[in-house]
Amino acid sequence: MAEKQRRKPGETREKLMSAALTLVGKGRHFASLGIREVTRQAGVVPTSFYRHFRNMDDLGLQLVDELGLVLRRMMREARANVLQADKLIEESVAIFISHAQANRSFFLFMAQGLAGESRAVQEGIRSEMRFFASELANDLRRLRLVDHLTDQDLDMTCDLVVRSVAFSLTDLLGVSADDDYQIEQIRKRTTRFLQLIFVGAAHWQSAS
Amino acid sequence: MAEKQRRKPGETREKLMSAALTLVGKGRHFASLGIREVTRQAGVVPTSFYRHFRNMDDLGLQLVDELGLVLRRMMREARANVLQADKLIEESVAIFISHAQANRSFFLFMAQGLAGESRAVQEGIRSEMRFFASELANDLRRLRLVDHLTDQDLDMTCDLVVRSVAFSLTDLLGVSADDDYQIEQIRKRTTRFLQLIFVGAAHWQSAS
DNA sequence: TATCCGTGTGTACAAGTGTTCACTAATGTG
DNA sequence: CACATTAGTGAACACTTGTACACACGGATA
Repeated sequence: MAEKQRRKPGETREKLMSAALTLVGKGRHFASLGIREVTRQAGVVPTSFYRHFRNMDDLGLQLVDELGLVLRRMMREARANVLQADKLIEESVAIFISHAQANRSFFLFMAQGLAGESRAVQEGIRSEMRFFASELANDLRRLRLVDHLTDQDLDMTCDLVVRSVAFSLTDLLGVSADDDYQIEQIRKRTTRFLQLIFVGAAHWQSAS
Repeated sequence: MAEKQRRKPGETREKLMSAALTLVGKGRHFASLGIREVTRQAGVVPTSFYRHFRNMDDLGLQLVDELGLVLRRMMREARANVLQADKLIEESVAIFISHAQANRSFFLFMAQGLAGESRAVQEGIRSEMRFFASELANDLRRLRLVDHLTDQDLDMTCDLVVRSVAFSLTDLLGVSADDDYQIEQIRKRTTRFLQLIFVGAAHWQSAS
């Protein structure tokens, strides 16, 4: 029988979270996962689950927190690598897509959670997106590319940008990870979406 | 005991479909619904389910078909009511929101299905959205409001419009149905999104 | 009128579910 | 070293689940 082996603190917790992500990555929907299923995938006895989470919603919430870290890493990389303003959109989209590929399950979870079952998870993801949009607005303000926009209009623009990219996520996660042609199409389309939005922003007069 | 009562043909089928929608409307995620749960809600014995559907995915697919009808009705109403071009966006958004409210569960199902568990349902909804976007493009062409755009660029614009509206759906379905203030906020925001997009389209030069 | 078929019903069963409980080994704290 | 706490284990529970089967009724068809 499997003797109790003491693991590093928090190791089982991580195993449970990444087990859930693994199942999501295999095409399951988070809302349909059960405690036993997750613990089985994690190679842990069902009762262990309760040592770390109150229920599946709780696990979902903690996944949202980790998702926040992933997004922040992505932002940091984008800020470091996007140097020339004229390629800003192309490069940002490319970075986004490569991160989405590298953390497929995470982003899958995010896309599912937007219309998910748990109100709390939904609100968490939405809040991450708002944060992302506001950071984007700050960056754009700093670059002084959009000086003619009021703060409010800039916020709106960034909101729309983030939404469009998030929607592209569902395209991206729908195609298999090695279908380079399709991925390239999605990359191009997303880029053009953003260009269109920024053309709109450039000619926007806030006398709404 | 409940004697077998002969119903109108197809009645049980409809009861099952609307039972699933009801559960979705109550906050459940479609992917987490079970056969027994749906039949219970429909007031029907579990075995009856198999007379009409092979499994839950099958039911989902048939819901997508009905969703198509709902969308078409919405389009028809929009075409009939949007007369003056200058209020086109406002009125369309208003019609969309009122339909989304009137068919809350249906649209909830749609929002869930976009990142759902069944690839077939996912593809079905995506296809409905493509159809919607292409119809929108046709209408705009007919109105001759966007003559300077190539067909391809117009398609892209409409695609972005439909996506933005679909994303607003998740906002809308997140607030309670009688929170008029929030709904009004969403209506305004969605309207401005579309205005921004069309400003972009108006100044778009296709030398991409 | 006799027959068939679609559709509804009840029973049954094996497998899976969430959760509780008592037990135990390793760890950190005094 | 003694001890409380944490984090693992297995057994057990009361339910729920999907699905199969045999059966019954009513309308269409012959």
